[in-house]
Amino acid sequence: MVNLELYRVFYTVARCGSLTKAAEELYISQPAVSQAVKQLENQLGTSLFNRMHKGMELSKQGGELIYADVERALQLLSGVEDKLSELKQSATGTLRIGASETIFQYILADKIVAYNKQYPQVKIDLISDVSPKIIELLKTDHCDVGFLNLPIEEDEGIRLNASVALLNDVFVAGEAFSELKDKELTVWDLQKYPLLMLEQNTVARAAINHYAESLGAVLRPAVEVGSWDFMKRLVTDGMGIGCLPREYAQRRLRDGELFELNVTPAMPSRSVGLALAKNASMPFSLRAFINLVTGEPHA
Amino acid sequence: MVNLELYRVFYTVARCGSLTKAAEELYISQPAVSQAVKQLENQLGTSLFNRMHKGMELSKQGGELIYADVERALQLLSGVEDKLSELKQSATGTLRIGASETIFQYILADKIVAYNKQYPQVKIDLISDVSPKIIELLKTDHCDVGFLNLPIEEDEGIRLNASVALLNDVFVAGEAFSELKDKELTVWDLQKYPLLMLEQNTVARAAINHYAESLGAVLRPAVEVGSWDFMKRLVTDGMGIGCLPREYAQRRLRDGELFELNVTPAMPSRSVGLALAKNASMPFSLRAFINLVTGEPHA
DNA sequence: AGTTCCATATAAATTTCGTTTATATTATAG
DNA sequence: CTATAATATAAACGAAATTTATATGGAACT
Repeated sequence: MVNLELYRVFYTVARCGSLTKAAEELYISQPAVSQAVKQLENQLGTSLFNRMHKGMELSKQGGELIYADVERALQLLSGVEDKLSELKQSATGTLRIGASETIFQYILADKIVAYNKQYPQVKIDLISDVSPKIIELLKTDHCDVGFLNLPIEEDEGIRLNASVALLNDVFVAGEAFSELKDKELTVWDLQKYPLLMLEQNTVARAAINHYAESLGAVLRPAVEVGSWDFMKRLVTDGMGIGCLPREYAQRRLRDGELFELNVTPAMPSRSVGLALAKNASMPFSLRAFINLVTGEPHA
Repeated sequence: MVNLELYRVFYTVARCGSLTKAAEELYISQPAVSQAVKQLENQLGTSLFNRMHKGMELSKQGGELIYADVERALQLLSGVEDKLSELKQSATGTLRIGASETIFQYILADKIVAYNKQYPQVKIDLISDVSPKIIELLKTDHCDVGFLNLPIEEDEGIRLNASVALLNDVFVAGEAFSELKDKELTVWDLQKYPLLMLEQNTVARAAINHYAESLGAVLRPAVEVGSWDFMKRLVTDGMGIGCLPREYAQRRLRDGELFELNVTPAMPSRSVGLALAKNASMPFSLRAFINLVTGEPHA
């Protein structure tokens, strides 16, 4: 099997028509080129050049037969470098974003639209799944950037980036509970009402538990729902008091379909984090998206 | 500029999906492969593989983008080896034969027909020119094998191969000189008749001069002609006595249009030599032709 | 013809770079 | 929790490419 570097020398010599000129172009000495050519000829078992007094000329039965193929091969390999370098320098390729459906809808939607407007060349794949799955997708290179509800346990292989957005969990109710409007409430008061919460093993649910626990209380859901949308629907219909991020109910709060309870102390805000695979590369398209989302130029 | 050997490692690893297996295939150690991959990744500034617990997988934003191009390039370069190796092992390509028109006609014609019949795949270029020009064409790689009227001065850059055919110069005449039939003649007798010879600066003419000189005589042409064909025509028409290789007049001698004079001593025979460029390669097509012409298996 | 110039070829010393050996690390499977 | 199977790392080694110096050879010029 022939050392591929020899083909580069061959090609340069053929193009220059001279060992000396090729040596200059390759930034190596003339004897090095001379030896390389000879080595290639030996290994291929054929003479490739005619040695002329004025230089080197492709031989008809050797070099000339292979020149075009060698040229094409070297162009391809050089193109490979260009392709990867372009990926780092301009907005091309594909960007795969992973997040929960909710995060897409309430936090990323505007950003994604803006990004697409600025970089229409970049194909965007939106992968909607729960946080643990997103982490898995990041680590298996099925996703370039993920957005996760924090906190989440440390994971080797994931780089977590400071919070991208804050989620402020609040308790909300509909007209059926209008007597609670403007009342100052505590967690203990809430215990008397039917509560709607997201199902177990979610960050949101863990946040509620932790909140109540830190006050020495326990909050039990009357109803567990699978999605915020469904919770909002049920709470609006008067089924009980819901606990959800204010950001996810902005329209209904503004329109008065729901109102926010004045509970003291307020639940600590949670944050949405940006996660990257630890070993992943950082194409331009990804960097640009991160900048746009974090609002900051970013390494 | 990236060391092209690294692409071979990259490709093997990608194909094997494993550093270890690639190392076996490449007959080098696993760490060598590991380092080569890392080096390529560094030089390209991109991660190319996802390191899995079970092996290596092309990364979506790196290796996968370049794999096809690298594969194509390596196939081309591997094809280059095949192409040249095939040239040495089977009858393909082009064979460029140089000789004088006469040699083609009277010595090589049959051989070329036979060769073409046996190796129809080989394209044959016949280059007809005088011997010094043929030597030039051999040295400048415009011709693969040449046939020359010997003797010819030694030439660096040309390998002369023992004689391929003998040319026996004889004196011939037509009916106008029928009184000479069966007479025993010497060079002195010839001086009395009008002689037709080929023009100066030809091997044939030099042979006549040398022959006469060696006997202490001088033969001067009454007519100098530019080609054997023309000489035969004029001699047949009774213009004088011609001197030419018997081999070039076989038909007219057989048909009785010309007869051969019985001159003593006979002119020494000249030979036709096969010449190759000293540094030229020896593709199968060429070797086969030489074998056919010399009638012998041949290095 | 002789000399100079310009090209490639060759030889030996050196340095670089790839390779190996040995070991660490990590994750999955049993 | 150990065993296995993969990749990663580090240091020592060795082969191979490069350089320096020189040889060789032909063409052009005087």
